[in-house]
Amino acid sequence: MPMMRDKIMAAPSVRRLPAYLNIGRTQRDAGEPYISSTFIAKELDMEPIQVRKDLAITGIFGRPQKGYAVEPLIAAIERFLGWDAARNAVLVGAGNLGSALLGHREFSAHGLTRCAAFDADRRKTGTVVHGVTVLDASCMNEEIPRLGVKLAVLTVPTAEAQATAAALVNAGIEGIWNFTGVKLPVPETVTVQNEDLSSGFAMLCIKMQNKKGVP
Amino acid sequence: MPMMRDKIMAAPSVRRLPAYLNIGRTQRDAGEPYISSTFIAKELDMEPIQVRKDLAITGIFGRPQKGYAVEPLIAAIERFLGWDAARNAVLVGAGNLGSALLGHREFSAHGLTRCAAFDADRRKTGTVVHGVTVLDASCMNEEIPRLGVKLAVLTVPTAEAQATAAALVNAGIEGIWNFTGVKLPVPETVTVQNEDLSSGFAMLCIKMQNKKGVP
DNA sequence: TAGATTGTTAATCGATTAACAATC
DNA sequence: TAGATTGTTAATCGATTAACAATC
Repeated sequence: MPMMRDKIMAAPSVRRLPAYLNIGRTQRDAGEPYISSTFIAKELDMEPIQVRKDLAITGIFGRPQKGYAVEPLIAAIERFLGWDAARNAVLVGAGNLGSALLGHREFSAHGLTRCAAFDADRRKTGTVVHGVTVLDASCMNEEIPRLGVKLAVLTVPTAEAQATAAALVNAGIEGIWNFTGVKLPVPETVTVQNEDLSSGFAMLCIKMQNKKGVP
Repeated sequence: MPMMRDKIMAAPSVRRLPAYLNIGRTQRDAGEPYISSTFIAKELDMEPIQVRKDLAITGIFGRPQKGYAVEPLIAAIERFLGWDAARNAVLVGAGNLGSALLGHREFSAHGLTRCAAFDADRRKTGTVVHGVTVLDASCMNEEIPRLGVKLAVLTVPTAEAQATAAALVNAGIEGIWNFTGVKLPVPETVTVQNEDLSSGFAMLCIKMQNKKGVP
């Protein structure tokens, strides 16, 4: 009889799913009907067992000898992450990083649609960045509920981070993808994902040092 | 007698150091001479013991009752990460994300100076993005050795990632900060740090789902 | 001094890896 | 069928947390 799997969600596994999704899509575009954990592992320099463990949390089952059917694999990951339905997000802080994220194509592939952008700088408001009009930050409280958006990408300068987050919560935002490097004081009902680019750079620096030390 | 500490470098610890550095700098600017693990932990929603363990890898020693002297703390982290000396980097792929990273101020604070940018698109070459001139990608092999740059930030489209990486290695690049989401086939002597923004977005989605499930 | 905070050693926790029967 | 690949259970590994003596 088939086993019922009720996997616990491990954060590292969740973080690896997008990579599997990308490979799955590539295989689909190549016309491959199946994809094995061995193949995915090789692509990503991992162990097959880890790929299988990770994929298990999505609820998908593979087939011995063949691997995973590509279409169901893609569907399972997308569904598990909630990427099967487009979701709207506003971008707050249309600076360098902000405008880049507005135009980043990969996010559209993950069901993330940016429907508005806000900035406090009057020189920016009214301009159109990557097809999205930049509105004045003071309109957030009015526009966000009107648009029904629940997700915000926060890329304002450090000094404005906390106040902006408070304003977002006030406007009904339920999830904040935080690129500011500042801890946001939000109620428990609001989800915050902190993204810290410098931590990756720190890793790169350390790895390069280690490589030099042991030639 | 003082103990000699020869700490093993744990990746999660390294990734957290930049956050401690930021807090340290803020404290310095506020004129505080000391900073305790308790304080840092509170700022970041962590346990003090973890902060102390992390800081230990930099070789710094704190003082009972007082904590860590702020200046030495900053110096120790910067030195450990190699952020005490400015290091040049080239940016390859002056698209959305690329140009954003060119202008991202935080990186300058971490000793990362972008000295050149390359792009294959003739409409971009010759333009100046955030003070950096965009050169034609075909000049990489000539310009990179001339500049003596060892570090590259890779933000080209997926399809060009592998070929560009090969060209970078050929030009003498030793470290690649890879934002393409594509596994780069580089020799062992070259360090690659893969940066995957979608993994953070995946985490945000899952955390929001979980919150809805348990209201 | 008393008390807050440190660094170390030990215990716990969680993620990764290994082993292997089940499967098509 | 034989063999490649799966999912599960168990073992290992590494990171986090706890306990506590040492310190200023």
